[in-house]
Amino acid sequence: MMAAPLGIDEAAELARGFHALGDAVRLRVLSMLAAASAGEICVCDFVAPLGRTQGTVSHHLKILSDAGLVHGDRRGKWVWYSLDRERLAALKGALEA
Amino acid sequence: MMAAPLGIDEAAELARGFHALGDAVRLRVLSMLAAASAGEICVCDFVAPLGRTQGTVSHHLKILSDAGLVHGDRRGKWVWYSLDRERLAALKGALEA
DNA sequence: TTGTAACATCGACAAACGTAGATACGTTGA
DNA sequence: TCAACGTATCTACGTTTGTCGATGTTACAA
Repeated sequence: MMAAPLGIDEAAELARGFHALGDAVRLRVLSMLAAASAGEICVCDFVAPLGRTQGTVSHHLKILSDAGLVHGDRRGKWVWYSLDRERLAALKGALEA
Repeated sequence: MMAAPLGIDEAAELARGFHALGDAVRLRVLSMLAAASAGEICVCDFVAPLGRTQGTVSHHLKILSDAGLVHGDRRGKWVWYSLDRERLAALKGALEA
């Protein structure tokens, strides 16, 4: 981002991404996914570590999903979430000074 | 961040930084500073480009300052703000996948 | 079909946010 | 001393947010 002044729309788009990162619960979700050996985690396995109700966890996963940072894959009764590393790298690239 | 699951306090600290980035006006402030040839910009020169009142601009600058992303330097009647590139790099580093 | 488990969505509420306008503070110059 | 300017702070208000509890929804099994 930091090469030339951001336009209004450009800034709004980036802000959506960073806004999704601006919550401790969601950052922990992302870090859990990044560290997961299988590369994906079932919703039910987020609830206890995060100390939030299932509804709240689902809420945060939706925000991350809407921001393009994670993707959910339904397999049977379970939904497995994984990290979108490209989207994360894009936000990281926006912080180039 | 993305090597091991974040602890609660660690996540909260990072979230404060990203939260400051999660607003279009503040991202435009940072990009203006990053692109400024002098490396700093007077508060009065933010108001018109951002299309916000002086009070609102001051409010956003305080949020960025509290997050450690910018620093203000009073010289006479004017306050010049500059980017804290180290803090920005730290947040960028937290996005390492 | 019925029941159960996993997940998403809804309703409600207090807290935080972005904004404008008014006011207070600090500096400069007359 | 006083007036004007640049900036910060305060007040107020509508909107958004994070959270829980309850209710839907979907998939599987008996």
